[in-house]
Amino acid sequence: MKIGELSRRTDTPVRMLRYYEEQGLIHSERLPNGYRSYEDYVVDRVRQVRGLLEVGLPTRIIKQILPCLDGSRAIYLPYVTPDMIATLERERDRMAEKIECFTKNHRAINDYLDAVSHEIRAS
DNA sequence: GTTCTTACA
DNA sequence: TGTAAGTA
Repeated sequence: MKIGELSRRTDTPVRMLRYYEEQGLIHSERLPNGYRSYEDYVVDRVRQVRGLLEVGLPTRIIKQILPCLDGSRAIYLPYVTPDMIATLERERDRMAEKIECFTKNHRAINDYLDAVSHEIRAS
């Protein structure tokens, strides 16, 4: 598929898709006319990259750990370095903190909504 | 009409 | 990240 379709399917700006490629996060081949051509699996790859980005991981870290998280559950032992493990543990802990924060705010908003709805029924 | 690269805000 | 320019 061409970049326009990948953009629609992943709801990602074309600009960002080219940027991800520049950062080595996704791969593409070229059509005779110079247009980028993507394999179907790239759709899931982009979604995963976006997910990691949303959690706050910088592209350089993503590029570094993507091989470990990519598609198949296979483990790439040859690429496991102490440095990589440390990075993953650090990011995992960061995510845990964010989850706590989200949970807390989710409760707060939920409680507020709950109180408001009761208020409306009472009035 | 779609995509490409480069460059600027 | 968005957008503009000039192409292919």
